[in-house]
Amino acid sequence: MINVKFEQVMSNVEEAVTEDELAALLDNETNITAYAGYEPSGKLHLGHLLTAYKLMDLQSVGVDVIVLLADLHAYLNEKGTMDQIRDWADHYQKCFSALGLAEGTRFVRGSDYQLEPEYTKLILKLARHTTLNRARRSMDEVSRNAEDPVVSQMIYPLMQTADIGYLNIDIAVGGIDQRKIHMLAREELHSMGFKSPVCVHTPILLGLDANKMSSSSDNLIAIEDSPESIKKRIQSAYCPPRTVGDNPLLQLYRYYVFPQFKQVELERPQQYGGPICYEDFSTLELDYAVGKLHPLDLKNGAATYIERIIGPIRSALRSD
RNA sequence: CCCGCCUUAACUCAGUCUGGCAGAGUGGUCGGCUGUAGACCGACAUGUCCCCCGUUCAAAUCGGGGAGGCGGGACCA
Repeated sequence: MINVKFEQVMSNVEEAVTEDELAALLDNETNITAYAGYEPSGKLHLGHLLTAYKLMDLQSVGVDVIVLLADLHAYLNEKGTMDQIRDWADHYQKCFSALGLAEGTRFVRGSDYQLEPEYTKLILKLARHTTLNRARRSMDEVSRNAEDPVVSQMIYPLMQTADIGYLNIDIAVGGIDQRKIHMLAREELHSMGFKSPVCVHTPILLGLDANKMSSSSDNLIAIEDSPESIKKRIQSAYCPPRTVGDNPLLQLYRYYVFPQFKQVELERPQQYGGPICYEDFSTLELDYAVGKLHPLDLKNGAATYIERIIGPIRSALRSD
């Protein structure tokens, strides 16, 4: 029984820190609160969806969820002016509502509480306890312009730590790029009398060109992309035959298609063997590894199923 | 506060001394080869030369002023 919950939360995650604490939490506690924070800047894309799915997994096992629209974090991390970020935050809230999070999801805007005196005091206290090197290293995977960091980017991890304490978070969800900040939070919050969060980290997926996913290199699928755009992007994605490592197409199946569909049917010309059906990712992966499944068939199927995932989100967004 | 260096295509940078069509590599787009992509081959496009003022027939280049970044020095009762 416990294992069912635990396995659900652990599915497709890179790591949980720690698994024992997570299991104990799910086993013994009620009124558990999990959160993920997002910098409102740039289009929402499949990468964001991965942590959103994890929040939904948590909701499905009875955990309360907070989505933090981290507007001040975005500002500190040089993502735009306050005005631009406010607009993005409005948009993000609509997008997340369209994703299908459970009723009762709490949306919180960072600026709603991060300017309160008590919060500020907590930041200063954290600043007093954190070395510059530690703060800087914690931002390595998170900040743009890694050389020439600004002081605001050193405040960022302190605020993220304070958020977890302030919002009384039990489970912090984020990509594995958040790891060092979360480890800082676990350490500092504990010594300041707050709960240390259990951290659940999702993988950071490759972009469609097998390089690091980034909106600037345009190698990702945004939730607002048109069906045509999705198809075109997937068509041009990197996909070496019989290769399962660092294959962005297989990632789409593993992290998006199979978690959402029990049965995956791939169309295929009769000439190459006709339609083929899979019920789990590992079977598909194996067929691909041995060359039983051609990259183009993989791509055509991915385009169909990714559109089936994104289509409803797109229309929910439009009807709003 | 003082001194030195840097700022040119999406990125990394040549070019500045000695003024004369705005350059290379990487990346990008298109095509060829593949039942996909990549690789490979071929073609194409890059632009506020950080900003302002001046000198000049002509300024990325010279002069003056400014902005941003980097490094050092000084200050430290």
